[in-house]
Amino acid sequence: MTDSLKNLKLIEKAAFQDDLIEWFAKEQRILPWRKDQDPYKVWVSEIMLQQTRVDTVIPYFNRFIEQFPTLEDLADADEEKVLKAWEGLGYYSRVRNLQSAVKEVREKYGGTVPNTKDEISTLKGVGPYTAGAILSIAYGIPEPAVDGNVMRVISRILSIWDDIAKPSTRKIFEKAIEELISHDNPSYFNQALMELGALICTPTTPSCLLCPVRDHCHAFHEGVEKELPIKTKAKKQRLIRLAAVVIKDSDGNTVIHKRPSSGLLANMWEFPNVEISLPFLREKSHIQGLLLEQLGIEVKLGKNVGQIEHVFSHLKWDIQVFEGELLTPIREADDLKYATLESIDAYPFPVSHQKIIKQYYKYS
DNA sequence: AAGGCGGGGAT
DNA sequence: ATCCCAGCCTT
Repeated sequence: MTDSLKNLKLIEKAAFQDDLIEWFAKEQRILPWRKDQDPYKVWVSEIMLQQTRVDTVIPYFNRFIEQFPTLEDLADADEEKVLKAWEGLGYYSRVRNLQSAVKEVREKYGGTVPNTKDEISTLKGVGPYTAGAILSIAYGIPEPAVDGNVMRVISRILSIWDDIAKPSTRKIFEKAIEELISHDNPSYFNQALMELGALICTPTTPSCLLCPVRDHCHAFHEGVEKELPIKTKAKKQRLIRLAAVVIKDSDGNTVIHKRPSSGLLANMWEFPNVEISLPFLREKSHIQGLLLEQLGIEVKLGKNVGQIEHVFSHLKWDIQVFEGELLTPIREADDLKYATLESIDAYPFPVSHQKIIKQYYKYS
């Protein structure tokens, strides 16, 4: 760890801070969450930005703040509406944790987002990065906010060759930032590092000739900027085979199912479906049996009307889609409802099942 | 420490 | 196809 930071004391700290912050002041993008420093809005933006690009987040952020302008509005909102506002963003536990945390802030802190590392870190979904981001951006407190951008930028500046895929490595970068961060403007300092990572110090082909801190960068001077950061690769997805059914009865209704409250796509809605554990067990009679056993739906499967492939970070779905006719009315419940292909719009659906809707409309 | 947890854009 | 993204939680 000490050896990883052997170049830290060689940095001209004041000049590095000035060059970085001056660049950010001039070149920063105009983004909706930069209009003010409302801790609630900073918080929402930071949660949305986890593992998600700026361009993807912008329209979601605008709609979300329009729908839930204050912390109290979000605390009071119906979870289904909140999930719907997040639909398509992914990692849905982010927003379920956010709403839970917002309720806690209202009850325990009188609606004021806490401004200490210890307190804010106890909130659901607020980890080391998000805690540092909110504290520095909303409250001007000099805390490190180490994300993927910062690890890439700092690994190059300081020529750090530790594997950034290892959880323990983050502490090395936090230590570096604690030493380097500007106490005059910690907000701009942290944002500048991330903005630099997004615009200049990019993963494969960094634009070093445009970089405001090139003169401070050890990797650039050693000509190794493209070799950093070191990151071991992820493993590939495992394949899950599913059969889904779009039920149509004589009244034009279909049937939708709400997923369990934990695990993958928690509390999201979907077309009834079952996993076909063995690839050869694709007979309609077998699938009908599984639908009855697992969901209590007695259905006669018709034509295979489509096939969906959907890739997650850790698995891949292959969904065979069938038309189906309901043999017995469903037992309506909190997790099983009738819907028309139009009223489905009101329910939060994962993208994989939105694809089914699209394909089905094209087919029919 | 390792794996679960979404989805889209860049290369 | 592969990587990466303003990561966190559970085990």
